[in-house]
Amino acid sequence: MIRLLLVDDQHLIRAGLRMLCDAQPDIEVVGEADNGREAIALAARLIPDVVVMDLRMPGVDGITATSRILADRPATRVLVLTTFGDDDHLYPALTAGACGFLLKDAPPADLLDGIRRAAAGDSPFSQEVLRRLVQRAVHARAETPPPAQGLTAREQDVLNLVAEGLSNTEIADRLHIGVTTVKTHITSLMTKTNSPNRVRLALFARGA
Amino acid sequence: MIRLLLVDDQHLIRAGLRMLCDAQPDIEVVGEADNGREAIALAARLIPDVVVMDLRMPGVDGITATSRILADRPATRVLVLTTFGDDDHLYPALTAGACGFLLKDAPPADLLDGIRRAAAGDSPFSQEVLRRLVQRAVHARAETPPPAQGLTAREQDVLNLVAEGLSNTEIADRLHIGVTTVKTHITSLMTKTNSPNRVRLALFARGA
DNA sequence: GCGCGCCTCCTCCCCGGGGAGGAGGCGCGC
DNA sequence: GCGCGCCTCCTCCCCGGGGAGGAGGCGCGC
Repeated sequence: MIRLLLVDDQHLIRAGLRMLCDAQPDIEVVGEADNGREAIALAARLIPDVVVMDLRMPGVDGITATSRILADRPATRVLVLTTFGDDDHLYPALTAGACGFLLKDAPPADLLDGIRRAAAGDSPFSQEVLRRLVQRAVHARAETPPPAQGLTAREQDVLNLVAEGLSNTEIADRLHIGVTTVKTHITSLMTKTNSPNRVRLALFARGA
Repeated sequence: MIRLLLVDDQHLIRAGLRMLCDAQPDIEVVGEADNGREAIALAARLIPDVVVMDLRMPGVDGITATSRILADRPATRVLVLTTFGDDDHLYPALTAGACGFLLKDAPPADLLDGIRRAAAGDSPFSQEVLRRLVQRAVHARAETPPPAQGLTAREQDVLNLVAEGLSNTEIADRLHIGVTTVKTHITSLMTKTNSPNRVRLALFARGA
């Protein structure tokens, strides 16, 4: 049973969502809030599995409520449900820790699917939003730095991630190799590029 | 009925996928290919709705096959299914036009779900992959750097030297202060600029 | 078959980086 | 005189970064 907290300042929307969810055997709406302040308080008291969170609300908004709720209980799945899918809503929400982002014009079946996937640890996004996320990620990837020479392919991989400011552990995870292997590559990179420390290595990678 | 083309060089995997899909009332496997060249030919002849595409294959690889198939029929949904989820597989696949990206260690139910969602116009991604995509998109968005406000004069001095790649001892010598003092400033800088490590701090200083 | 480079991972070891939690001196505005 | 922010430096502590010196597996060219 998924314990759900609904947060939206429009009563009608809460009512619709509640009716929809109450008809599901695996979802239980444990509370409703019509602003961020109340959402924070209710989340602390009711400990829901999933919070369906509106963004634009009077007083404390959904972004603030999201980060506060997650600061308190990081395991909570906050699923944003909003009318506005533009970047200025999307990215603050993701930075605040929202696990997914759905638009209110989605069909009811998608909402329910999203709630279930959020509860299962997945990250549901509306198609339109996901497309933009992927586009931006691909675009950002394309901007990654020009190569240096004399480095092996793997060393170049590691170097790029050092240049992004990742730790050895993060690099290991990203490349699916061991931390010791990362260290080996970095030792080799530092001698090859004549860098006395990691920051210099990062600067080298960026052509600085 | 979803018309599906399976592309994978490992016979065993094709067999497993076929068995899985044949058991579904709404999916029909219309063909199989064990390399990219054959995939391109079969896609042109069979006009599948969805292509489940492996990446590493002898001869023509999955990336090339994906872009060729989509150049021919853009409406085709190419869903990558691979063992390797790292960036060097992911981004080329997305650039080539893949609509989704699943890892082979996913449970069978997720595979079927992914095929159905791909057919429906959605973009299925493995959680791990999606997390990275979102991270990178958020990170790219953050390129518009949050203002560096609130630094004291001395913190700014230290920050400039960190950005040049100096060690704490070198910074201390340069500014004629103790190493512990340098550490104090750096700790303060890292919290103020929200940097998890020294490289990120240096990048922050450089507006990267 | 052999050597070679690359990639992977290992142990042993140590220092520098960084967090937590202080304290004292100074100049400033009120 | 008092509070305050800044700069300075301290201890205690620990982990991550990085050096030294290995090893095995793999694919490649010869």
